[in-house]
Amino acid sequence: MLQDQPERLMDHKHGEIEDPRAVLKDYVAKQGLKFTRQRELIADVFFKAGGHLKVEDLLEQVRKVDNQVSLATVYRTMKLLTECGLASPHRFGDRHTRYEPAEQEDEHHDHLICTTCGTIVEFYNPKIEALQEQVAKDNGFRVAHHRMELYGTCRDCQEKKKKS
Amino acid sequence: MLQDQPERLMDHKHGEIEDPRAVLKDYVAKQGLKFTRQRELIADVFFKAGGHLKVEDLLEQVRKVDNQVSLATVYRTMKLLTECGLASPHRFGDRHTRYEPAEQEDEHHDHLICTTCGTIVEFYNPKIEALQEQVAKDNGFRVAHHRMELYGTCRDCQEKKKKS
DNA sequence: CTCTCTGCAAATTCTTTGCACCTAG
DNA sequence: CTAGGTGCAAAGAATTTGCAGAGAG
Repeated sequence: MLQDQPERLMDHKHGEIEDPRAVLKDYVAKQGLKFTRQRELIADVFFKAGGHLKVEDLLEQVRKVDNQVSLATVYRTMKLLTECGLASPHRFGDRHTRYEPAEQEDEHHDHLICTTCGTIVEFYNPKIEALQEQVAKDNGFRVAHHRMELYGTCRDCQEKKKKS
Repeated sequence: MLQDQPERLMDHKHGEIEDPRAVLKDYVAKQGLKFTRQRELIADVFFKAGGHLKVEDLLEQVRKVDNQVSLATVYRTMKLLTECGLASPHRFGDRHTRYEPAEQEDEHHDHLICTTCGTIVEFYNPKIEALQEQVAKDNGFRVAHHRMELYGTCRDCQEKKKKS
Protein backbone atom coordinates (compact mmCIF):
# COMPACT_ATOMS: atom_id res chain seq x y z
CA MET A 1 0.00 0.00 0.00
CA LEU A 2 0.91 3.59 -0.43
CA GLN A 3 0.35 4.34 3.23
CA ASP A 4 3.51 4.22 5.18
CA GLN A 5 6.37 3.43 2.91
CA PRO A 6 9.72 5.11 2.70
CA GLU A 7 9.31 6.86 -0.57
CA ARG A 8 11.42 6.88 -3.63
CA LEU A 9 10.95 10.22 -5.22
CA MET A 10 10.92 11.07 -8.87
CA ASP A 11 14.27 11.40 -10.54
CA HIS A 12 13.14 14.12 -12.84
CA LYS A 13 12.99 17.76 -11.80
CA HIS A 14 10.56 20.23 -13.19
CA GLY A 15 10.82 23.95 -13.82
CA GLU A 16 11.76 25.65 -10.60
CA ILE A 17 11.45 29.15 -9.32
CA GLU A 18 14.80 30.92 -9.62
CA ASP A 19 15.50 31.81 -6.03
CA PRO A 20 12.77 30.68 -3.69
CA ARG A 21 14.57 31.90 -0.62
CA ALA A 22 14.63 35.42 -2.05
CA VAL A 23 10.95 35.25 -2.93
CA LEU A 24 10.16 34.21 0.61
CA LYS A 25 12.34 36.92 2.11
CA ASP A 26 10.61 39.52 -0.03
CA TYR A 27 7.12 38.32 0.76
CA VAL A 28 7.86 38.16 4.44
CA ALA A 29 9.31 41.69 4.42
CA LYS A 30 6.39 43.13 2.51
CA GLN A 31 3.93 41.60 4.97
CA GLY A 32 5.77 42.87 8.01
CA LEU A 33 6.62 39.32 8.96
CA LYS A 34 9.98 37.94 9.95
CA PHE A 35 12.55 35.88 8.17
CA THR A 36 13.44 33.52 10.96
CA ARG A 37 16.08 30.84 11.24
CA GLN A 38 13.32 28.20 11.20
CA ARG A 39 11.59 29.54 8.11
CA GLU A 40 14.87 29.74 6.27
CA LEU A 41 15.80 26.22 7.24
CA ILE A 42 12.42 24.70 6.42
CA ALA A 43 12.28 26.44 3.05
CA ASP A 44 15.82 25.33 2.21
CA VAL A 45 15.12 21.73 3.12
CA PHE A 46 11.86 21.77 1.22
CA PHE A 47 13.34 23.12 -1.98
CA LYS A 48 16.36 20.88 -1.77
CA ALA A 49 14.16 17.82 -1.38
CA GLY A 50 12.25 18.70 -4.50
CA GLY A 51 8.75 17.66 -3.64
CA HIS A 52 6.07 15.19 -2.60
CA LEU A 53 7.06 15.20 1.01
CA LYS A 54 4.73 14.72 3.90
CA VAL A 55 5.02 17.34 6.63
CA GLU A 56 6.41 14.66 8.87
CA ASP A 57 9.17 13.79 6.38
CA LEU A 58 10.00 17.42 6.14
CA LEU A 59 10.28 17.69 9.90
CA GLU A 60 12.58 14.70 9.97
CA GLN A 61 14.90 16.32 7.42
CA VAL A 62 14.76 19.66 9.18
CA ARG A 63 15.63 18.08 12.51
CA LYS A 64 18.82 16.67 11.10
CA VAL A 65 19.98 20.27 11.08
CA ASP A 66 18.09 21.66 14.06
CA ASN A 67 16.27 19.17 16.18
CA GLN A 68 14.49 21.82 18.20
CA VAL A 69 12.14 22.71 15.37
CA SER A 70 8.54 21.81 16.11
CA LEU A 71 5.96 20.14 13.93
CA ALA A 72 3.69 23.17 14.36
CA THR A 73 6.32 25.44 12.86
CA VAL A 74 6.69 23.20 9.84
CA TYR A 75 2.93 23.28 9.31
CA ARG A 76 2.89 27.04 9.73
CA THR A 77 5.80 27.54 7.40
CA MET A 78 4.36 25.34 4.67
CA LYS A 79 1.19 27.33 4.90
CA LEU A 80 3.23 30.49 4.53
CA LEU A 81 5.07 29.08 1.52
CA THR A 82 1.71 28.23 0.03
CA GLU A 83 0.42 31.77 0.58
CA CYS A 84 3.39 33.35 -1.08
CA GLY A 85 3.04 31.02 -4.04
CA LEU A 86 6.14 28.91 -3.49
CA ALA A 87 4.53 25.61 -2.55
CA SER A 88 1.29 23.82 -3.13
CA PRO A 89 -0.39 21.10 -1.09
CA HIS A 90 -1.44 17.81 -2.65
CA ARG A 91 -3.26 14.82 -1.39
CA PHE A 92 -2.67 11.49 -3.02
CA GLY A 93 -4.00 8.11 -1.96
CA ASP A 94 -3.08 8.31 1.71
CA ARG A 95 -4.14 10.62 4.44
CA HIS A 96 -1.14 12.90 4.49
CA THR A 97 -0.85 16.25 2.83
CA ARG A 98 2.24 16.47 0.66
CA TYR A 99 3.79 19.67 -0.55
CA GLU A 100 5.58 20.32 -3.74
CA PRO A 101 7.29 23.38 -5.15
CA ALA A 102 4.75 25.61 -6.85
CA GLU A 103 4.56 25.45 -10.57
CA GLN A 104 5.59 28.29 -12.78
CA GLU A 105 3.20 29.44 -15.44
CA ASP A 106 3.19 26.78 -18.15
CA GLU A 107 5.14 24.47 -15.91
CA HIS A 108 2.15 22.53 -14.72
CA HIS A 109 2.41 18.75 -14.44
CA ASP A 110 0.35 15.77 -13.37
CA HIS A 111 1.24 12.57 -11.54
CA LEU A 112 1.70 8.86 -12.05
CA ILE A 113 1.69 7.07 -8.71
CA CYS A 114 2.82 3.53 -8.04
CA THR A 115 0.53 2.10 -5.38
CA THR A 116 3.01 -0.65 -4.62
CA CYS A 117 6.24 1.22 -3.92
CA GLY A 118 5.01 4.79 -3.67
CA THR A 119 7.10 6.17 -6.54
CA ILE A 120 5.67 9.37 -7.97
CA VAL A 121 6.46 10.33 -11.55
CA GLU A 122 5.51 13.68 -13.01
CA PHE A 123 4.35 14.20 -16.55
CA TYR A 124 2.85 16.81 -18.78
CA ASN A 125 0.75 16.15 -21.82
CA PRO A 126 -0.39 19.18 -23.81
CA LYS A 127 -3.06 17.26 -25.68
CA ILE A 128 -4.71 16.24 -22.44
CA GLU A 129 -4.49 19.80 -21.16
CA ALA A 130 -6.19 21.09 -24.29
CA LEU A 131 -8.96 18.52 -24.03
CA GLN A 132 -9.53 19.42 -20.40
CA GLU A 133 -10.04 23.05 -21.36
CA GLN A 134 -12.45 21.94 -24.03
CA VAL A 135 -14.47 19.79 -21.64
CA ALA A 136 -14.68 22.64 -19.14
CA LYS A 137 -15.81 25.06 -21.80
CA ASP A 138 -18.44 22.62 -23.03
CA ASN A 139 -19.83 22.55 -19.50
CA GLY A 140 -19.73 26.30 -18.99
CA PHE A 141 -16.84 26.17 -16.51
CA ARG A 142 -13.84 28.40 -16.29
CA VAL A 143 -11.05 26.24 -14.90
CA ALA A 144 -8.73 27.65 -12.25
CA HIS A 145 -6.63 24.54 -11.73
CA HIS A 146 -6.91 20.84 -11.96
CA ARG A 147 -5.42 17.61 -10.80
CA MET A 148 -4.94 14.39 -12.61
CA GLU A 149 -3.45 11.33 -11.00
CA LEU A 150 -2.96 7.93 -12.55
CA TYR A 151 -2.60 5.17 -9.97
CA GLY A 152 -1.10 1.86 -10.88
CA THR A 153 2.03 -0.23 -10.90
CA CYS A 154 5.39 0.98 -12.10
CA ARG A 155 7.68 -1.07 -14.30
CA ASP A 156 9.87 -2.29 -11.44
CA CYS A 157 6.97 -3.44 -9.33
CA GLN A 158 5.37 -5.20 -12.28
CA GLU A 159 8.55 -7.17 -12.78
CA LYS A 160 8.96 -7.99 -9.13
CA LYS A 161 5.40 -9.27 -9.07
CA LYS A 162 6.04 -11.56 -12.04
CA LYS A 163 9.03 -13.17 -10.33
CA SER A 164 7.25 -13.88 -7.07
CA MET B 1 -14.83 28.20 -0.62
CA LEU B 2 -15.76 24.62 -1.10
CA GLN B 3 -15.39 23.89 2.60
CA ASP B 4 -18.67 23.98 4.36
CA GLN B 5 -21.36 24.77 1.91
CA PRO B 6 -24.71 23.16 1.43
CA GLU B 7 -24.11 21.39 -1.80
CA ARG B 8 -26.01 21.33 -4.99
CA LEU B 9 -25.40 17.99 -6.55
CA MET B 10 -25.16 17.11 -10.19
CA ASP B 11 -28.39 16.76 -12.07
CA HIS B 12 -27.09 14.07 -14.34
CA LYS B 13 -27.00 10.41 -13.37
CA HIS B 14 -24.47 7.95 -14.63
CA GLY B 15 -24.67 4.23 -15.31
CA GLU B 16 -25.84 2.48 -12.21
CA ILE B 17 -25.64 -1.04 -10.90
CA GLU B 18 -28.98 -2.80 -11.52
CA ASP B 19 -29.97 -3.71 -8.00
CA PRO B 20 -27.43 -2.59 -5.43
CA ARG B 21 -29.48 -3.84 -2.54
CA ALA B 22 -29.42 -7.35 -3.99
CA VAL B 23 -25.68 -7.18 -4.54
CA LEU B 24 -25.20 -6.15 -0.94
CA LYS B 25 -27.50 -8.87 0.35
CA ASP B 26 -25.58 -11.45 -1.65
CA TYR B 27 -22.19 -10.25 -0.56
CA VAL B 28 -23.23 -10.11 3.04
CA ALA B 29 -24.65 -13.63 2.89
CA LYS B 30 -21.58 -15.06 1.21
CA GLN B 31 -19.34 -13.54 3.87
CA GLY B 32 -21.45 -14.84 6.72
CA LEU B 33 -22.36 -11.27 7.62
CA LYS B 34 -25.80 -9.91 8.32
CA PHE B 35 -28.24 -7.83 6.37
CA THR B 36 -29.39 -5.50 9.10
CA ARG B 37 -32.01 -2.82 9.15
CA GLN B 38 -29.28 -0.18 9.36
CA ARG B 39 -27.29 -1.51 6.44
CA GLU B 40 -30.37 -1.70 4.32
CA LEU B 41 -31.40 1.83 5.23
CA ILE B 42 -27.97 3.35 4.71
CA ALA B 43 -27.53 1.63 1.36
CA ASP B 44 -30.97 2.73 0.21
CA VAL B 45 -30.37 6.32 1.20
CA PHE B 46 -26.95 6.28 -0.40
CA PHE B 47 -28.15 4.97 -3.74
CA LYS B 48 -31.18 7.19 -3.78
CA ALA B 49 -29.01 10.25 -3.16
CA GLY B 50 -26.83 9.41 -6.12
CA GLY B 51 -23.40 10.42 -4.95
CA HIS B 52 -20.84 12.92 -3.69
CA LEU B 53 -22.16 12.88 -0.16
CA LYS B 54 -20.09 13.35 2.92
CA VAL B 55 -20.61 10.72 5.60
CA GLU B 56 -22.19 13.40 7.72
CA ASP B 57 -24.72 14.27 5.00
CA LEU B 58 -25.53 10.63 4.67
CA LEU B 59 -26.12 10.35 8.39
CA GLU B 60 -28.43 13.34 8.27
CA GLN B 61 -30.53 11.73 5.53
CA VAL B 62 -30.54 8.39 7.29
CA ARG B 63 -31.69 9.95 10.53
CA LYS B 64 -34.76 11.35 8.85
CA VAL B 65 -35.91 7.76 8.70
CA ASP B 66 -34.30 6.35 11.82
CA ASN B 67 -32.67 8.83 14.10
CA GLN B 68 -31.07 6.19 16.27
CA VAL B 69 -28.47 5.28 13.65
CA SER B 70 -24.96 6.20 14.71
CA LEU B 71 -22.19 7.87 12.76
CA ALA B 72 -19.97 4.85 13.39
CA THR B 73 -22.46 2.59 11.65
CA VAL B 74 -22.56 4.84 8.63
CA TYR B 75 -18.76 4.75 8.43
CA ARG B 76 -18.75 0.99 8.83
CA THR B 77 -21.47 0.50 6.25
CA MET B 78 -19.80 2.72 3.67
CA LYS B 79 -16.65 0.71 4.16
CA LEU B 80 -18.64 -2.44 3.59
CA LEU B 81 -20.22 -1.02 0.43
CA THR B 82 -16.74 -0.17 -0.74
CA GLU B 83 -15.51 -3.70 -0.10
CA CYS B 84 -18.31 -5.27 -2.05
CA GLY B 85 -17.71 -2.92 -4.93
CA LEU B 86 -20.84 -0.82 -4.63
CA ALA B 87 -19.32 2.47 -3.54
CA SER B 88 -16.04 4.27 -3.83
CA PRO B 89 -14.54 6.96 -1.66
CA HIS B 90 -13.36 10.24 -3.11
CA ARG B 91 -11.65 13.24 -1.71
CA PHE B 92 -12.08 16.57 -3.36
CA GLY B 93 -10.86 19.96 -2.22
CA ASP B 94 -12.08 19.77 1.35
CA ARG B 95 -11.25 17.44 4.16
CA HIS B 96 -14.26 15.19 3.93
CA THR B 97 -14.42 11.81 2.30
CA ARG B 98 -17.31 11.60 -0.11
CA TYR B 99 -18.74 8.39 -1.46
CA GLU B 100 -20.25 7.76 -4.79
CA PRO B 101 -21.84 4.70 -6.37
CA ALA B 102 -19.16 2.48 -7.84
CA GLU B 103 -18.66 2.67 -11.55
CA GLN B 104 -19.52 -0.13 -13.86
CA GLU B 105 -16.89 -1.28 -16.30
CA ASP B 106 -16.68 1.42 -18.96
CA GLU B 107 -18.82 3.71 -16.87
CA HIS B 108 -15.96 5.68 -15.44
CA HIS B 109 -16.26 9.44 -15.17
CA ASP B 110 -14.28 12.42 -13.95
CA HIS B 111 -15.32 15.64 -12.20
CA LEU B 112 -15.74 19.33 -12.74
CA ILE B 113 -16.00 21.14 -9.42
CA CYS B 114 -17.19 24.69 -8.84
CA THR B 115 -15.13 26.11 -6.01
CA THR B 116 -17.66 28.87 -5.45
CA CYS B 117 -20.94 27.01 -5.01
CA GLY B 118 -19.74 23.43 -4.66
CA THR B 119 -21.56 22.04 -7.68
CA ILE B 120 -20.02 18.84 -8.98
CA VAL B 121 -20.52 17.85 -12.62
CA GLU B 122 -19.45 14.51 -14.00
CA PHE B 123 -18.01 14.01 -17.43
CA TYR B 124 -16.35 11.39 -19.51
CA ASN B 125 -14.00 12.06 -22.39
CA PRO B 126 -12.70 9.03 -24.29
CA LYS B 127 -9.90 10.95 -25.93
CA ILE B 128 -8.51 11.98 -22.59
CA GLU B 129 -8.84 8.42 -21.33
CA ALA B 130 -6.90 7.12 -24.31
CA LEU B 131 -4.17 9.69 -23.83
CA GLN B 132 -3.87 8.79 -20.17
CA GLU B 133 -3.28 5.17 -21.11
CA GLN B 134 -0.67 6.29 -23.56
CA VAL B 135 1.16 8.43 -21.02
CA ALA B 136 1.17 5.57 -18.53
CA LYS B 137 2.49 3.15 -21.08
CA ASP B 138 5.22 5.58 -22.09
CA ASN B 139 6.31 5.65 -18.46
CA GLY B 140 6.16 1.90 -17.97
CA PHE B 141 3.09 2.05 -15.73
CA ARG B 142 0.08 -0.18 -15.74
CA VAL B 143 -2.81 1.99 -14.57
CA ALA B 144 -5.34 0.57 -12.14
CA HIS B 145 -7.47 3.66 -11.77
CA HIS B 146 -7.18 7.38 -11.97
CA ARG B 147 -8.77 10.59 -10.94
CA MET B 148 -9.08 13.83 -12.76
CA GLU B 149 -10.70 16.88 -11.29
CA LEU B 150 -11.07 20.27 -12.87
CA TYR B 151 -11.64 23.03 -10.32
CA GLY B 152 -13.04 26.36 -11.36
CA THR B 153 -16.18 28.45 -11.62
CA CYS B 154 -19.43 27.25 -13.10
CA ARG B 155 -21.52 29.31 -15.48
CA ASP B 156 -23.95 30.53 -12.82
CA CYS B 157 -21.22 31.67 -10.47
CA GLN B 158 -19.39 33.43 -13.28
CA GLU B 159 -22.53 35.41 -14.06
CA LYS B 160 -23.23 36.24 -10.44
CA LYS B 161 -19.69 37.50 -10.10
CA LYS B 162 -20.09 39.80 -13.12
CA LYS B 163 -23.22 41.40 -11.68
CA SER B 164 -21.72 42.14 -8.27
C1' DC C 1 11.97 47.78 22.28
C1' DT C 2 8.01 45.89 19.87
C1' DC C 3 5.52 42.82 17.50
C1' DT C 4 5.90 38.49 15.39
C1' DC C 5 7.47 33.54 16.07
C1' DT C 6 8.29 29.48 18.24
C1' DG C 7 7.66 25.34 21.04
C1' DC C 8 4.65 23.07 23.71
C1' DA C 9 0.53 21.11 24.88
C1' DA C 10 -4.18 21.28 24.47
C1' DA C 11 -7.93 21.63 21.12
C1' DT C 12 -10.22 20.36 16.66
C1' DT C 13 -11.84 17.57 13.03
C1' DC C 14 -12.59 13.40 10.77
C1' DT C 15 -12.47 8.56 11.33
C1' DT C 16 -11.80 4.20 13.85
C1' DT C 17 -12.31 1.06 17.74
C1' DG C 18 -13.48 -1.39 22.30
C1' DC C 19 -17.15 -2.94 24.72
C1' DA C 20 -21.68 -4.35 26.52
C1' DC C 21 -26.00 -5.12 24.82
C1' DC C 22 -28.91 -6.40 20.71
C1' DT C 23 -30.54 -9.05 16.66
C1' DA C 24 -30.43 -11.62 12.16
C1' DG C 25 -30.09 -16.13 10.60
C1' DC D 1 -28.96 -19.83 20.41
C1' DT D 2 -24.68 -17.45 18.65
C1' DA D 3 -21.90 -15.03 15.69
C1' DG D 4 -21.82 -10.62 14.10
C1' DG D 5 -23.79 -5.68 14.49
C1' DT D 6 -24.92 -1.48 16.81
C1' DG D 7 -24.57 2.72 19.73
C1' DC D 8 -21.84 5.09 22.63
C1' DA D 9 -17.96 7.05 24.21
C1' DA D 10 -13.20 6.93 24.10
C1' DA D 11 -9.07 6.50 21.13
C1' DG D 12 -6.39 7.77 16.98
C1' DA D 13 -4.32 10.51 13.45
C1' DA D 14 -3.49 14.72 11.08
C1' DT D 15 -3.62 19.47 11.66
C1' DT D 16 -4.55 23.84 14.16
C1' DT D 17 -4.38 27.05 17.95
C1' DG D 18 -3.60 29.58 22.62
C1' DC D 19 -0.13 31.09 25.33
C1' DA D 20 4.18 32.60 27.47
C1' DG D 21 8.76 33.16 26.59
C1' DA D 22 12.35 34.04 22.58
C1' DG D 23 14.12 36.72 18.83
C1' DA D 24 14.04 39.55 14.33
C1' DG D 25 13.89 44.19 12.64
